Amino acid sequence: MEQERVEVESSIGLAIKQASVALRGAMEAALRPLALTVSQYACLEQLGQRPGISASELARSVFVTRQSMQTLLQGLLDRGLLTRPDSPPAGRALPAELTEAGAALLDQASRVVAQVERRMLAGLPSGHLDRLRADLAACVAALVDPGVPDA
Amino acid sequence: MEQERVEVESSIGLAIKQASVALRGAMEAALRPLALTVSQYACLEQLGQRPGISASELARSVFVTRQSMQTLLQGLLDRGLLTRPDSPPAGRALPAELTEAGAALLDQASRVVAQVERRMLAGLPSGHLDRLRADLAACVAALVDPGVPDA
DNA sequence: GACTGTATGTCAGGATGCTGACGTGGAGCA
DNA sequence: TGCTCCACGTCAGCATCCTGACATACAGTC
Repeated sequence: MEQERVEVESSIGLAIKQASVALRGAMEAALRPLALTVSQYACLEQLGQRPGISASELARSVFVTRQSMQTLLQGLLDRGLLTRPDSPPAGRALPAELTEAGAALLDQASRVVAQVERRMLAGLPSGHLDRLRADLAACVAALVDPGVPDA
Repeated sequence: MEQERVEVESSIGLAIKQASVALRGAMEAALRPLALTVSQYACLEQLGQRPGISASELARSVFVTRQSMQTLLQGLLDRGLLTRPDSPPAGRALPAELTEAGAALLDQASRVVAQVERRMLAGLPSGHLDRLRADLAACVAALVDPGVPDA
């Protein structure tokens, strides 16, 4: 069987990367006034929706290693945006929760990010939203099929 | 006007990020036997299609800074995959070109990457391919609208 | 009770990519 | 000619995230 090479013009992979880079850039710019990186925002968002989860669990949600998450959490901790108990209530996991300040900042950040998303989707016919999400999900499912390491 | 917050379950941004991470991971794994990173492959692919372009131009094509591209090119240069003149033929740009070895490796890499793309698209109805690309392109266009810095 | 497996937090080191700044070469214009 | 503006290559410093390794705590089995 003859194997085809990549055609740059029609590569879906390139299109995904472009979208990802553009989105990340737009989010960084939007979050800069709040002194938050995209990773930090993602962290707060997850923490807002699933209070009390461990750093490792958080890391998996945000697609970074738990080592990176420790550094990330420390920064948010120093700013008083979240709290962690000094000693683990059970096992080794230290459940993190947003402080009042953290929840307030998350609220601002979430609105800013939602605005970016709306701007991105403005160029898209409204009906295409669900199908785009479905198509992307199908791609992810096909890729992670053989199982994800350390997740 | 009441501004909405992000809903994690329905966020297109998250879907794009997931797809991007999954794709990058799959490509890294596929390219590892060839001792190429995703960035290096992207660099070779561009160079194969546009021989003689400068490092700065290459950097823009691959979404990295020209500083990073210099490091990247040096690695490929040391492996004899491409050539650059010692002195600029005009202006300051040093046009890069693939060597025979570079072209051969690119050929292998391109097939491997195409295979990953096919695997990704296997879970997608065939007709959805073009519309997915179109939708992503529309998103990118809407985001980069105010102009891209240093590009 | 002892052992194994899994999950978490943590430390050390390195790879990668970025921002900022500088010098140089060419194009455009008065 | 002299000046300005821009693009390219390059150096230095820094941030981020990674891999690898280790100790600890719980659940399961025997």
